[in-house]
Amino acid sequence: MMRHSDILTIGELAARTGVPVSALRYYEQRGLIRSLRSAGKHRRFLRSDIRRVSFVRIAQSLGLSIEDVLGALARLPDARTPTAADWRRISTDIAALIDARIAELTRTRDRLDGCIGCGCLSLKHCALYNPDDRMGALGPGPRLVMEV
Amino acid sequence: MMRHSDILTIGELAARTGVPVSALRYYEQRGLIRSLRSAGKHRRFLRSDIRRVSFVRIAQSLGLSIEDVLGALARLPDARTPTAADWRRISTDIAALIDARIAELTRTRDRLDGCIGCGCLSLKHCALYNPDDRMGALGPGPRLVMEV
DNA sequence: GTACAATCTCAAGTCAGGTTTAGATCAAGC
DNA sequence: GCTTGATCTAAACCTGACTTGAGATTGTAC
Repeated sequence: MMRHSDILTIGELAARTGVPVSALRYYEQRGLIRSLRSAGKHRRFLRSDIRRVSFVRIAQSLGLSIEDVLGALARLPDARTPTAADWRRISTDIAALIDARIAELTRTRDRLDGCIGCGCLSLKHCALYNPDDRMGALGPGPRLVMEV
Repeated sequence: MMRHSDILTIGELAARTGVPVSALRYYEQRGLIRSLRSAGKHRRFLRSDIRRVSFVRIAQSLGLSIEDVLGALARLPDARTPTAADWRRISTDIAALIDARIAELTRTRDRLDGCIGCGCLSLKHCALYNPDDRMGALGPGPRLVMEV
């Protein structure tokens, strides 16, 4: 094919990111990415979308919902192609999120030692369950709100 | 009501665990818990099921699927009511799992600093995506297998 | 100019982990 | 004995993040 390398077909974007074509179309529908259209209505992406899609996947792998990712991406400039500095800025948010999750897991681990470990395991008495402590609110799918 | 306190109705078990009645029925159907039946076919649970349900919820909050939890519970004795020591034994597995997740997150965090942080963000070049590294395979719902 | 792959749209299906609804039955207090 | 609330079963529905399928169109290589 050999197209101008700043413009990608959806298949090329899929190949570059490892994300299925069907998922990319879904992402566009959800507003995570945008596309230009060719004369024949085929999608055309910018090379910078590779980075954008990568970001989406990384954020998702950390448990963010598409809604969450939309929020994060909203902080990117709208008018121009994001620079490395732009990405660095929102990546910092993600890093903070990871830190928070590590802290939560560490607390859980400590309580597991002290509470389940001793055999007292009970939702009511054990501090492991606690409304404020939504650590495990498991991403998508089922509603997993602990309301003990 | 005041029933013999070793035997619980489904509503009582729900009250003691904070888990909805509908979820408890679903758990039974999936094999996570078992019930005796009253003359009129109403479910009767043992007090030890409180602990069992608590364990299920805690494990889920850590991202285990029901299938995973079934695997963990399989290590409990079948014939007798599990003792504190039994629970301690399988709780140790969970603790190991938490440790593994913390380690994964820590690695991700480090790579985020070095890779996204520098602006090179790309699925292909960035070590953040890596088939062996299924850290974010997000529990249930969508299939979130990274196959880059 | 034709074949064949890639793409298009839109609707429907999938999977996990439940919830909701309907209509019937059971249990407890008075 | 009756009423009221709890429970029963079975089946349908829900959300999130996609995938699959059908049928039509486009784009590219030869």
